[in-house]
Amino acid sequence: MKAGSETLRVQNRALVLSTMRLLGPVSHTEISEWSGLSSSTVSAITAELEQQSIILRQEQIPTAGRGRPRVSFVQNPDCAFIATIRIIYDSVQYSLVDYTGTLKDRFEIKRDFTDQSTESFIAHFIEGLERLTSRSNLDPARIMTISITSKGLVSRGAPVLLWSPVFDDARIDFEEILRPRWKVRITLTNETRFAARAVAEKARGDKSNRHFGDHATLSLDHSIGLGIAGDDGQGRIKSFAPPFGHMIQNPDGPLCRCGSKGCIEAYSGFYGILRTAFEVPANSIPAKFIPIEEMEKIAQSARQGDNMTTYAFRQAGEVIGMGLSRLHSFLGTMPITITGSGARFADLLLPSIQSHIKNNLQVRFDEMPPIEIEMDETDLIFRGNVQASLADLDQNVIATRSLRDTRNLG
Amino acid sequence: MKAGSETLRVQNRALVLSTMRLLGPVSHTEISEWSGLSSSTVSAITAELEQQSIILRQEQIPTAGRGRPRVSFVQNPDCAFIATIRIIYDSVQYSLVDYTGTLKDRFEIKRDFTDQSTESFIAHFIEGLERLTSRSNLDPARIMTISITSKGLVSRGAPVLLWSPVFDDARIDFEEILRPRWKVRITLTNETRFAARAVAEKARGDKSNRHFGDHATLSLDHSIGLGIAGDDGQGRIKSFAPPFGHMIQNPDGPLCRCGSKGCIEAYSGFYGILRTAFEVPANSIPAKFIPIEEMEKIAQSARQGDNMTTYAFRQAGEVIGMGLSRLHSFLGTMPITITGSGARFADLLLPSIQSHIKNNLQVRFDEMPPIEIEMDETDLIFRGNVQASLADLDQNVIATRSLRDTRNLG
DNA sequence: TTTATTTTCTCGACAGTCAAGAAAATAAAT
DNA sequence: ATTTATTTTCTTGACTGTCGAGAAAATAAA
Repeated sequence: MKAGSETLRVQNRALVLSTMRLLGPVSHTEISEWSGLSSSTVSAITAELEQQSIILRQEQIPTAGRGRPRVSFVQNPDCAFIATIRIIYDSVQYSLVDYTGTLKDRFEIKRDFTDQSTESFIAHFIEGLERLTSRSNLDPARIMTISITSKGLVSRGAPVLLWSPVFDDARIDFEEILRPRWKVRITLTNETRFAARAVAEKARGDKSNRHFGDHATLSLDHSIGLGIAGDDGQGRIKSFAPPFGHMIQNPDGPLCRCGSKGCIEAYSGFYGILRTAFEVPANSIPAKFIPIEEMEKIAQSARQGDNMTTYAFRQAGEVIGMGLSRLHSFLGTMPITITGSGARFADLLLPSIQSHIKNNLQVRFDEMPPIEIEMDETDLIFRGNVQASLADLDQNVIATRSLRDTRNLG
Repeated sequence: MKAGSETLRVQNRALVLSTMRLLGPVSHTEISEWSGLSSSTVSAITAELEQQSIILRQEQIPTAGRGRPRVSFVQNPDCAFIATIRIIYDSVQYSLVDYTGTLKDRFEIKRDFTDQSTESFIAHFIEGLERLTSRSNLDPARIMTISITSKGLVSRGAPVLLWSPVFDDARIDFEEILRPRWKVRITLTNETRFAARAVAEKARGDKSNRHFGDHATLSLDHSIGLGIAGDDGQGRIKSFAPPFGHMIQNPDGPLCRCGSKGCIEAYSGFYGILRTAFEVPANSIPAKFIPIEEMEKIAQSARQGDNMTTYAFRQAGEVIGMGLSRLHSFLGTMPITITGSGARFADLLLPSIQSHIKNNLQVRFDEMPPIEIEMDETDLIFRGNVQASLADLDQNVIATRSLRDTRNLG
């Protein structure tokens, strides 16, 4: 709010850092051109960042033309590390990433289904995190962010999992669990939010789109997720993930895993589609897990023109379509990307999805938003997580670091 | 994005101006305390603002205690004027407001129903605006903003009315209409958005709430409007108005004025309620206008226990409740204020509205948001408009004005 | 070896904020 | 009536950070 010279310094440092993230190895001149900062300011900032071992200078192969060759700057990989953890239904994936965004290590621990208690999960979780540093022989103090993703409803502000399809009713406070051992930033984020972020980052595309609108990313799976991401008007990317799958389509509808009736998920999640296809009563307890092969079989049958399975997919698409139509009403028309393991059934869902979007008043005055399919959800989530965590680190930790701070450290 | 000393200056000037808006007549010291700027900075800025005739100094009655008495600053009323115009179904209201926010003049021109063409409306509109300055003997050049409000769907970025219940299908571009004569800022805003802004501004309440969450304001009338406003994290208030009334509740539902079927408005707008109460077929053409007395009669009958009218109001409430439940899913739990001429029927609507909100997954993890009634919608809209227009003027015109600019002017 | 070209770095000017203390204006005390 | 205490406003010099201009560096072409 109030602006002083400190604000100025931090903001321009952050600008240089974000330029480097965007353009990759980048010279003095390129930073100046892209950011609009004068050459002298860039000099001052890069010199300081270099002295703080945040960036490294690379003499570059004198590629083309005459004149003094450019020297390019890159992030110092050892400057910081982040741990990204993805909690899935049957396993937890741990990844270690350095400051350049390079994956250094990754492993996956299968969930122990013989002991489904939350305590057991927590113990395994702490152990897994420990293993991530010990395997790489890395001082735990060098990890600056632990970024956890999960499906489900996440608290705002604090890393607390309020409700997830994985742990039924258990509320998990990761701050509480990890704080004793880890004095770092701990974040918990809905995984589809990160997928959306990665999609938006890609939409920035040719690296010259300073402003681009919101993008929605829909994850189809056993449950339904939605993430929305776009530029925040200041060069950063903002994102969020509403509990789309549990918006109520019809209060008298089929039973959902969350306990409510008629959620979007209860129609359009795998278990919802299966229930309709097999004409199981709508108030029967939802299946915990459905192998993708089972869904493929139903899809096969629908593609061959079977009535009931076709109806199941059409209904799923209609409910999603109405949900997306409401999204467009609330937040404006925006492109949609469909991902998740259910994306392979897009051919069966799209017609009914599109027809509902097309009817929307807002859409009628804009134009029909494009719908794209992105099969590799895992990759989207990981990339989104890394991008978001590094951007956060750059803006809120590295950029604010003063020269005096580093002197005192050394 | 890039920050220089100019950015610094503008931002701190804007901070001083917004502090004055918030606290009213305010002394040097108070500005410094509230804004966090040092005394010397405040001196420099107020001196400049004073020299530019943007603010005036008022010697104050030595009220309490000893010590040098405070001198307080106020906005110079003559510094700028804004015209606010509200387009209603049967009339247009013109108001002239000075830089302090004081209403200087107001009149209303009834709509000519014998000639319903858009051309006729435009001609009357230009004439009315002309009259606003001539009546006050004010040089038109001193008006800096023309802020128009209407119901309906408004274009983002440009002052274009895309669709409104008032002009059926006519698209009106106010920029195009007014630009030849008026070289000023022209804005067109959904009126409920301004109502929401006024509600949020009030929520800032005791003037020390730097951060306050979003607030939703629901306008019940012949049509249904929704506005959302909250702080943007930087001391400013952001707001928007989704086309809530035309979100589709049920694609096979009753006919709406917008041409679609099953919009929220088609159930819960006055004509929707009336249609249900009188068991008129759901696909009959909606009434253009319903006198409030007619609605009072139906409400009376419902309050006395009549079946069909009770059902009409309950259904209206349920559809609104489901819509608000979706709002809470998309944008988080937030307090709701109900206004508009239909607010007087809140007793009949609230039970079913609340029951749907209560069921929402998001709400279950937060807490039931308070619902308040605010009868005077006209006042909300006017205040919201003035606050928004003046804030915009302060931030984007006055704060950016340099000393050199004013010298060149004089 | 010189010249042209491109990039990086350096220096002085400039704008804006801030801390500290001077100046101003009043009430209370003597 | 004069002095003292108190509070507020204004002024001055130091500091931080950005910018423009031009110097210095490093290379290809002449």
